[in-house]
Amino acid sequence: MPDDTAPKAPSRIQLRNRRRILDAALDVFAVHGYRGATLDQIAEAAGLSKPNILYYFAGKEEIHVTLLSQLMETWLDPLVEMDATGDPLDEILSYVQRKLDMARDLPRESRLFANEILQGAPRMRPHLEGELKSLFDEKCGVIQDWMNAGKLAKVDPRHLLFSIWATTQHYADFETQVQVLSGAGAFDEARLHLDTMFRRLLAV
Amino acid sequence: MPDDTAPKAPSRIQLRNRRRILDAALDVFAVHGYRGATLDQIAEAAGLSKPNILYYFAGKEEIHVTLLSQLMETWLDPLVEMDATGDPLDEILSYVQRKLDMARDLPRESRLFANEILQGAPRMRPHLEGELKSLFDEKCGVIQDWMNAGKLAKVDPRHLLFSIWATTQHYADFETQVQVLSGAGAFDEARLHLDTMFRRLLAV
DNA sequence: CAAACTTTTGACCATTTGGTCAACCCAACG
DNA sequence: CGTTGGGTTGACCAAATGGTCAAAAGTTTG
Repeated sequence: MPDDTAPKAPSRIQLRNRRRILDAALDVFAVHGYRGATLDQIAEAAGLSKPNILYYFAGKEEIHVTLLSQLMETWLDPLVEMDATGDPLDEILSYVQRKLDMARDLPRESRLFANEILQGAPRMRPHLEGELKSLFDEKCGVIQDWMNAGKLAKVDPRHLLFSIWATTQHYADFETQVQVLSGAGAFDEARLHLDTMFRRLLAV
Repeated sequence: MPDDTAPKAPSRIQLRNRRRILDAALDVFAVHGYRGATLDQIAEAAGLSKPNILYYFAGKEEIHVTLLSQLMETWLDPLVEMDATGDPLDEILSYVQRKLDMARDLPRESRLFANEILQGAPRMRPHLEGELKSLFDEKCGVIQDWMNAGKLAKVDPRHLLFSIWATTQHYADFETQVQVLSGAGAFDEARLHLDTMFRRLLAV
């Protein structure tokens, strides 16, 4: 006899359609932001009727919130992986590469995040002040320890992380501009450039 | 007898109200993007009625386009000032400082620009491909020459500029996040950090 | 001051938007 | 094969939105 207190497991159709909707919504929200996106656009992109969308999600806001929650995990993951017991310079430089990979492979997620922050994080602020802040403080401590131990050149760890986020996410969020100015292949060039930059900044 | 072919000079009221409208619109577009902004919000923020807004501008799009055109000049200005005959490292580092000043003093403009690029630059692409691209190519040439002359360490000039834009504009576009993680005073810390970073990257 | 203008607005309009609902479809199962 | 329950939708609604217009309110000027 299966669990009878929890809501029954979602069917295959539920799973497929919820995924479709979230995927379509990611496309739309990433480009137009929350207010600029419409349920009709999402429905069209998902290949479902608008009432059908509302059958799976209670409303526009719930779709957005669901996307943001899922995003938070993905977003923090590369930083979580940074290992206090590893080689400091390696750890930082491979963190940079992981972030750049994310910008290349998940540009929509990057833009969704950028939109939310640009708007003042109306729906994400609790996540920022909670999970992100504590992870941030923890890793800043690790980096500071590395610097105090003479394993890395000294800089402000907080602004080091800001610089890593800024430079990597730039290739997703400002892809249009990068494309216009620099054509394709920017990601491979960025890989080298960012490695050089943070190596020169941090090498002892 | 003054010029009678040109449209007559705008009155004092014209000037004042157009400025009010553009200022209000900048507030709204910077936060919500083009689609997410409404004429009612703009009218309210400007302290004018909606029909009155439409008396000064033909429509929502014209307000947006006007803002973007004005922005382009401001935006390019710090880079224009970079002087091929000056001291290379000084020129780059003071360019970084000017960009950071802009992020601090004109955050709304930075966010307006970010929104436009995030959306794929639907209204600004010609400006990017024209004015920005040619200025970008010119200055990349200057920087490359400096490097060839051994005045700066070698890096890809294009990605150097991307990194400068990314790191400075980050403090305007992601201000909410920076605030949450790092409190006030981030700009002064950023000043030092970015100077250190680009100095270590470029010093010979 | 009165004519001639610029500026402002209340009322209105068509379309879009987020959301509802009753009816309908359809596969699974007794 | 008929019932049952999850899944789907056309028709609809109220509010919001971009925009219009004629008339009113100010302002300038002969």
